[in-house]
Amino acid sequence: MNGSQVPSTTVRRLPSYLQALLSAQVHRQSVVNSLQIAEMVGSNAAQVRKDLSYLGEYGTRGVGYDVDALVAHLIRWLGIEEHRNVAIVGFGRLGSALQGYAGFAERGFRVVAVLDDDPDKIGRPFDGHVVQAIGDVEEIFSAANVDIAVLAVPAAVAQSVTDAIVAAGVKAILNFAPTRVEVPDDVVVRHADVAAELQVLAFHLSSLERRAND
Amino acid sequence: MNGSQVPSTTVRRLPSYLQALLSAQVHRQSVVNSLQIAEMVGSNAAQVRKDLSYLGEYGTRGVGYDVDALVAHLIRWLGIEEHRNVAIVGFGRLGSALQGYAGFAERGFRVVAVLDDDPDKIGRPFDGHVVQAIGDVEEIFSAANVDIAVLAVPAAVAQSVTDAIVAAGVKAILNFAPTRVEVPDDVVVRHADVAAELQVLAFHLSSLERRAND
DNA sequence: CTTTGTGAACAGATTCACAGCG
DNA sequence: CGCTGTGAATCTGTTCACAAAG
Repeated sequence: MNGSQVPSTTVRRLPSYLQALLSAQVHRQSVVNSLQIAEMVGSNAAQVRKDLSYLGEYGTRGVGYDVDALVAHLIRWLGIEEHRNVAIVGFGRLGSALQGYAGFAERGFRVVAVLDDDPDKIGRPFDGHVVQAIGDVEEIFSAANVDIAVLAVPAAVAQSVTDAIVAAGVKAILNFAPTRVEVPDDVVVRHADVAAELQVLAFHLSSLERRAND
Repeated sequence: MNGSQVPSTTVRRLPSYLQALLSAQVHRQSVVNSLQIAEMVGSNAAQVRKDLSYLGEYGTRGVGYDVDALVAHLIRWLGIEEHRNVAIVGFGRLGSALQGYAGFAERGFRVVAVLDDDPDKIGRPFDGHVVQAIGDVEEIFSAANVDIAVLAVPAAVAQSVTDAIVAAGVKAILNFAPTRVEVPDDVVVRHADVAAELQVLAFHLSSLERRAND
């Protein structure tokens, strides 16, 4: 009774397949097989074929996958045929770094709004827009048609800001705050905690060290 | 034949347990049970107990887990009893945002070096240090005793910079570039691709939209 | 009586291996 | 023939349910 028939592990890999195919496109390759894709993303051929088969039958037996066609299919599945509108909530160091990241456009996203609650930051210009007040989130989000909110605020206010974002109707949130946020069932949240990633790496380092001290 | 006996899924959850316990500490709670931890991190009691049991028997039956003791154990397992030394490689927007992130210290990390290859950036001061040349990575890393490198450079140079980092002896890399980097078996890499996270969210949005159009 | 720690059952994801198709 | 697509086998992770411990 899984809502989607595509396993979540597969979904997490789709972006890397798209990246690999785009780079094949740049190299003027018109067809790739599952093994070539696998090598590009660091996986194996069976995994790639199984993953792609969840989306449909896009390959040709004996040949492989047409690069342009598969790119188009992946873009459709990821729902980025049209650019998705992203709002950055929190214009601190991280928020402003994300706002200025040039790579979003070519990955299917457009930053259409930046919000903060600091009066000193509100009104500050970026790319022909200005930073707006978090208090006005509802009007801002519906005017700008925001699909995804990127949460780059301090942990202490993450939940209350999330509540406001959710009330404004956003269904997808990327949370950079080092804390869990509670949302209704129909809202998807992904967590991007840099320090947690470093801690996972630190665990591996200390495993190595433990093994060395035998 | 798994090197470590702790499942990788468990390792990824350990940072959230630590965060939950630290917040319990702040609330002056001296004991927590598995259900309370589960609620704080958005999991379930059985999962929490199983995960913690991989590390040892740190609970008391009929009571729960001593918060201070478990915090200490988690910190040991994560290998952050002493701060880990982090180098930021690439002093663009993201690199400088990460360099200035105040939260690292309390999560067990210290930024001990920042590197870039742009002559305009080399020599620029930060926190009493200065940005150094990527070309000098070997000397810089051994002098500063770097444990983890955070890669915040453009995709085009990610592999060559990685090769230099690895040659300098680093065994753990957090890669923000939207491309895979190849490393020897004894080096751990984690990938933090913001646009890929957004694409996963976009997939969920388009699933919702597909379901709505039935 | 409560809550851990853990085998056993279950669910989900990966890999194998080959039938099916171009 | 070569490579995809996919059932079946395997492996990994999660959940259940209860004996063991305080």
